[in-house]
Amino acid sequence: MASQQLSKTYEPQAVEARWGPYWIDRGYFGAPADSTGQPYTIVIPPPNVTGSLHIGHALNNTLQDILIRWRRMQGRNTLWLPGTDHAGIATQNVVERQLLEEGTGREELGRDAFIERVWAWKQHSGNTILDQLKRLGASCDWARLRFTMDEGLSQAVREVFIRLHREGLIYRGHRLINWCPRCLTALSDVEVEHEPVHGTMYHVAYPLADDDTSLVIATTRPETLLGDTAVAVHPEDPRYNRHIGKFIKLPLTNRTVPIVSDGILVDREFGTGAVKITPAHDFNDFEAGERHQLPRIALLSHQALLNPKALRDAGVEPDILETIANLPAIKARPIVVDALKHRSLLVKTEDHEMALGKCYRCKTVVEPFLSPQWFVRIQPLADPAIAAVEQGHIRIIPEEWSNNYLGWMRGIKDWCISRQIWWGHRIPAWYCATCHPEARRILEGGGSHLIPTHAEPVVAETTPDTCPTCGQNQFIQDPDVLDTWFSSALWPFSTLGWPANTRDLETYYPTSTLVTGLDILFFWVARMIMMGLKFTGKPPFRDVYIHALVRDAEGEKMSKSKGNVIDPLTKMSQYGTDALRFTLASMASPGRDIKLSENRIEGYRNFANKIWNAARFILMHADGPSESRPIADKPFVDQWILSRLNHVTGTVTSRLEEYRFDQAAGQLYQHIWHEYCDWYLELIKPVLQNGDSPAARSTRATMLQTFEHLQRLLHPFMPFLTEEIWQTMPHQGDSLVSQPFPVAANEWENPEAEQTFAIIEQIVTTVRTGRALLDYGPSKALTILVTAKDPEEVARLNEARDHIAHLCRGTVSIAERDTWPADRILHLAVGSFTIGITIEGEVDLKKALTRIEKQSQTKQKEATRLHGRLASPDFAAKASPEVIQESKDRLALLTAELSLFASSEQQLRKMVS
RNA sequence: GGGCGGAUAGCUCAGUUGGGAGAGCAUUGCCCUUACAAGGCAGAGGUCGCAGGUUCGAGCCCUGUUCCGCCUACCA
Repeated sequence: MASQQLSKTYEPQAVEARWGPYWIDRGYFGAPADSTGQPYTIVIPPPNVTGSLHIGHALNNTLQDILIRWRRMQGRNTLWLPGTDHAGIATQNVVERQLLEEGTGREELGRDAFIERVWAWKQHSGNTILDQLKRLGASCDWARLRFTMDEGLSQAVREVFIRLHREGLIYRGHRLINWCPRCLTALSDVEVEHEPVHGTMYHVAYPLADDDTSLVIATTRPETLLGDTAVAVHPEDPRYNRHIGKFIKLPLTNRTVPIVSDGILVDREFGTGAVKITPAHDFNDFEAGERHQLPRIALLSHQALLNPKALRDAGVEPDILETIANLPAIKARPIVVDALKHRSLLVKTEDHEMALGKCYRCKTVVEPFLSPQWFVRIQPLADPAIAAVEQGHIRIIPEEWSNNYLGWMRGIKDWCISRQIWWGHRIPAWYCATCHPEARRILEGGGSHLIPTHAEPVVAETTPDTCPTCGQNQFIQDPDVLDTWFSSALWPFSTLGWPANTRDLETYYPTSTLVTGLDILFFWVARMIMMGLKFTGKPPFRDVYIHALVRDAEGEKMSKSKGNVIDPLTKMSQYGTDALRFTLASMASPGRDIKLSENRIEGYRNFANKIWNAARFILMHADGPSESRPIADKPFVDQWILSRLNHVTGTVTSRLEEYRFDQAAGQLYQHIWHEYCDWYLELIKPVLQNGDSPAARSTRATMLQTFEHLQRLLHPFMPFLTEEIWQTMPHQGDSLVSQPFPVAANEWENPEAEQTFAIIEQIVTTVRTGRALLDYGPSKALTILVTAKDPEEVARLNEARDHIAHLCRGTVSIAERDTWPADRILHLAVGSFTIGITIEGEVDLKKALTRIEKQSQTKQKEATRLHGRLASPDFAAKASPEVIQESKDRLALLTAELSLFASSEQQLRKMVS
């Protein structure tokens, strides 16, 4: 029947093109609103709208899809909610690059036009990654697609902002923050990537104001000394503490600055033990400055250029000032160093390893920058989030990452949430133009972005009508937008309709599992937990499954600049989506990075093809009459495969429950290829040829039943292939997507059948080995003689006999040893059996002899070891009885085999000579 | 600086309470056996990073050490 339609090899492209749209168009992925099943929810980690599917996405979404398809088939009320993230800085950068190519820029366009332009870009290009996810087979409820800047989600953002502000958990502060001089915005601590660099440590002599000696300080940024407002020494440092309270003459300036005592900042062991304090350009110094009430001198502009006005205010000598004004700090450094050298103030320089902070979006070196920003007071939010994990309300899997999370949360600092960019959620704060002239200047287009913190805004959902202070009605909205991760933090509930108390929220929240990479544990996961607990009173998810980072075959992080990116879409076209999915699932071992190698994908492509051909075989033989009957009445092969299937079903299910995708996939691979195809399908071939026999009718039914069962088990991993096969099978029912996931049927368990199979397997393998070592071609006639003493064994052998004969291509005869021919026979050991293989015609016996000798030696070694162990009194006294018995049994077996080898060797020698 | 992870076959990796070292790919020999040569069958290949320790017994537990990777951090 259908067999003619199936091509000889699996052709994934056509299959994927067929079923991808089919599933979506017929609504198979939609969350069933009226389902009574227990809900199972996953919210997708929203990819950036600017994104294109990379291998990390492929892994992340494959794992989510496996979970979702599996739970859906289990009958759970399943929702996988998809969406994208507006990705403030990243997206703005993309559009700005476009504008640059067009010879314009965002400033020229103006804010409103620019934002319009970004929306247009999103409309046009923002769906790329969604289409790619669909190609991957992601079974999201696409009708519920969300975007972090949707009206609903934006309302959630405003609501959260206002409530946090009302509670004093959001505040403005004039602080040192991380500033990207290229993106021209503040960054949060986690948005700074630290990179080790080879720097230089400069030892600079600072002359004391009241005598001729000097204090030597060590610094890696000598140019910032122009902004020093103190020098610190340790209070208990005998070298320096007599200077505390005195002043030094700051080199290259006309200023004197005090020497202060600071036990926190100063590490006596490091550098010279004397530290310059530059509160406006270093986080430690900022804090030290607060402790000592020091002035802050900010030398740099927002583009990190030395500001002439600031330099003048800092008292920098005019000739120096002139040479460094408007230079980037890094360019000014050699000039400053040179000047110091000329005045013999540079004591020495030495190499110094240090970490440099870079912008995670554009890799520009970030500057500590003094500016007014919005912050979230994080401690009150972090405490419950720590407790939720500590008390097990949220499980982090693998558990080892919990410490990572807890450690970070315990040392967490306030979160800078304002960004000086345009694309994002505008901060819902309004400044009265009358009360705050700075705001008016912005309104009129002449002011800086940064409104000083003493200006008190009105925080509200919409523009206020009148100013509570002066009663005027002209307002300017805060120009900043929120950190992208602020809206992402609300994702699990904002996507379900919060702050409205929707039915979705009630049904699907808290979500079940969050699947994500370690790289956004702090960016995203931690913040979702904090916000979820704060605003819904519940943890946003039960389990957090953290998967590995995908690296290239050399273990390097993939990046465009390195050119080592493995493009999942290319691999999907090359090998099929299912092959890629299966590879990723197989390699998803916990706590380990994935080094993706192409030959693994190829191997699983072959696996898909194997299954495909098994399907062809089965369809080819599914024509005849079939008949289902009680298990007890089924032929042995049926009983055996059902027993194995029961086992693998249970294992796959429990491995999935433990998020062991690798082991679940491995079980399926092993079972389908080696047990099902290599043994079961081979075993039933002769049965099926006997077309209309009762055994054939039963086996035909079992064959179809088990194969369908396997398609259902495998479907979450390889949805396209299994659907294609499913649709070709002769059965009722629509898409495999909505079929029930198999449940282990323990009545299938059958130790008897498994034991009989073990006999078949052992004897067949041994005979084949015998053939191979005699170079005795597979089609040459062969008689296999087997002895068995135990009546139970004889019974089993009789049951196994035809199968053995078929798989060995020989005749099997059960006979006592003394009835065997004396000559031209190879003796082999198989567990408790002895078999003999008759040899006809000319064969290379020497080769066989060598092989047997070698095997004999290996066994002898093991026997000696076991013997020694059993002879040890300590072992007898201390090992458990089971272990002792095991060793004894093993040794007995080895001894029997060895004696057989000996007799085989003897026989062969006789024949050779 | 702190924390974590890794080192097992040529390559990529499993190895679940300590008790006969595994898989996939690659490789060797034989086989076009009527589902599959992207296949079948049978092999070869490892002193489990190094050094100690605990134990009757260690890939697994402990200590130290080397190399690699990641996270984190204010050492100027």
